[in-house]
Amino acid sequence: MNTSSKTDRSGAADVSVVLDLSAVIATVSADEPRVLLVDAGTGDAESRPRLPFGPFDPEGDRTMEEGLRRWVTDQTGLTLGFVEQLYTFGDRFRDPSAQAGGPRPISVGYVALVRQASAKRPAGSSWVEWYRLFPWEDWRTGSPTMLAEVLKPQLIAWADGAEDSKTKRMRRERADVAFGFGDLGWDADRVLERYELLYEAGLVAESATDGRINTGQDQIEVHPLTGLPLHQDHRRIVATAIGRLRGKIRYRPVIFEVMPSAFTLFELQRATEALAGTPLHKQNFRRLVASEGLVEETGQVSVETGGRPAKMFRFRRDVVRERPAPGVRVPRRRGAR
Amino acid sequence: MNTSSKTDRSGAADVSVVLDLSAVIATVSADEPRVLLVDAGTGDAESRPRLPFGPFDPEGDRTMEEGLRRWVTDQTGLTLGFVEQLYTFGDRFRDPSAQAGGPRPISVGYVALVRQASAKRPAGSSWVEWYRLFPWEDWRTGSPTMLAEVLKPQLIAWADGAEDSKTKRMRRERADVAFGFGDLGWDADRVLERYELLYEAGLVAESATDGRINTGQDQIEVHPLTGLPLHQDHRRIVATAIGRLRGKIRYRPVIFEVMPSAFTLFELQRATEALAGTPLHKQNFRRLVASEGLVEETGQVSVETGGRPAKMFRFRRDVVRERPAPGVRVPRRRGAR
DNA sequence: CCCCATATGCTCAAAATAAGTATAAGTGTC
DNA sequence: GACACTTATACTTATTTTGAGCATATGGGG
Repeated sequence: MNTSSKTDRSGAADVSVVLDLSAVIATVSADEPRVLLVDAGTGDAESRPRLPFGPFDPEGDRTMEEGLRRWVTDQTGLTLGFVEQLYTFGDRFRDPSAQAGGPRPISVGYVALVRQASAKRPAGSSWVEWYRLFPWEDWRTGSPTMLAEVLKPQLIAWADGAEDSKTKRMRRERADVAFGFGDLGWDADRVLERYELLYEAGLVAESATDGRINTGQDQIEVHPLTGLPLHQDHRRIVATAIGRLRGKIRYRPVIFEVMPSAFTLFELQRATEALAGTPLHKQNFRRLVASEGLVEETGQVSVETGGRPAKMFRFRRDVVRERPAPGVRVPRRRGAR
Repeated sequence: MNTSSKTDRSGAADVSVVLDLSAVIATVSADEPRVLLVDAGTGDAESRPRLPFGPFDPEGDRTMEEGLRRWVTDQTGLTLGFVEQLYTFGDRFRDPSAQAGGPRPISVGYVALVRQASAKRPAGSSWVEWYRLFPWEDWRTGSPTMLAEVLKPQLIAWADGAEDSKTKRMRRERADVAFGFGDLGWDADRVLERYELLYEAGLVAESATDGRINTGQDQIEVHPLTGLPLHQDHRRIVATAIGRLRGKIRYRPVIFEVMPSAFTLFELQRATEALAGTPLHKQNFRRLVASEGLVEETGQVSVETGGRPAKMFRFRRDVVRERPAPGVRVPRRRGAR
């Protein structure tokens, strides 16, 4: 057991590690969930869009979150609302085409939400609809066709392409669980699990060296529909963020972090559906949101609905003192079972 | 927006940061949840027990989790089952008595579970019941008396000791939410929130410089019942781990990571209660565990019960392919509301 | 055989959920 | 101004899930 004191704690770590703070800054605008990406543009392997990041200043920043807020404000002018540490990404070869050598890059990933209104576009970056990165995650209009037509057959091929039958079985089971092919339906929260499986199966561009990947048997062509690739492992970081947010909206009122101060219940529903990637039952949604005390009427109405004017609501802050897990009720699963 | 390439990503970070991997290794034995601590002994400020940690080797370790497993096995001989990254702790002055200077210590914290049987005691370390660190977290036999008698009055005093009324209100609300003083009951998952509040209020030894802390008004004496202090911010890391585990057992079958391969339902219940810190309704527990397909009978019985012999069960691995969120049903709240 | 302890099976009311039907209140068309 | 159309909102109903308790089973010890 290591009982060494602080003075000899430094191992190889202190000279060969580079630490930065990466941010998945998300919002919902025009009913679409979006993340802020830098240099989203051409999309060829050399200049893929990437997450914004900033240095961590061990001298200046009292906490890492403080450091993050500092450089985000400096660089983008955005005011972050909800901020939460996601995960620390430190796998070697985070860029699979990179070679060894040089200091090991470590990113402490954060997820942050900003309000639609404040979601201006900082120079050199853009708000990208996150379902362009993960087309299979958008179930708002039903099961995505590309899932059944592209992903599922390729995943099955990958599983069956395993050498021994044990690996085969394990791959099948993982695919079943992650994508809900078996008895169980689609679990919206398992975003990372699905992305990692696709990565392993060589179905997303990041895992391919040159658009193709050797799966042990055949070369599978990376299908162009498998979403926008990002720099290094950044798409993986976004997947982690989406999964976290989808879980979080259920028991914390984070959805209001992307809403304007007043909104209609249908707007709230749209935003929730955008994050959750799943359609919601309108009447039940409003009943629950109201009966749980998440919102209160402002007294005004919106006539921009096209039909009967909708009452405007605001977030009712007091709910956090009344409800154990104040969040919007979105069912965990849809589909089979 | 920072668009710099990898080569100039290194900021001030690469020379003045020390990265290590800390582990909250937990188990349940004799119906008590425990964490592995190094040098648990005298308990005076200079030699407080601490979490085991190890270096991260940027040259050798492909992933941080791999690095963690490596040194844990090397140092302790334990075989880790469930391992999950917790949080990366990088606040300055993680040791409040420390001064500035030297490289900034950053710990990537992990939580791991080991099986009771394998929970031998590595030299120089011991399995400490985690409720000795957090006496207020153990509600298995009802609301802890020290909560009402010690913590609550001191927290209220701290809140009311704030200068302006806004701070006062905010402190009261935070205490209400974290400890469930108001309408809402005790939310077992908010372990970290509670610890941080106690820390801010100067009620745990780590936040005191010399056993007393200046709260802006009076000096509040740190009560000896407020739990075993650990080295630096390690108790905070354990609090994070407990909160995470309590949440996790609800939707992932991690509880089985601490169980032997065969067990009675009551043993399973005891282990669940140990982690969750809350008593469970026996009949309902077994009904749910069985009807969700989490376990299956082994065919054997245990006569060590003292009464009617209990059937032995084993974890039914297939449940992960059948159930959306396979975990033990423990209610989120207890008490008021 | 009776008592005690624990295990296990079953009932029942209350609460939460899911999915619908019905009605209200605007806009635009003719 | 009647009518179609749109969206908002209220209410109903069946089903499932929970929470809590009662009853019975099955061992050991006197």
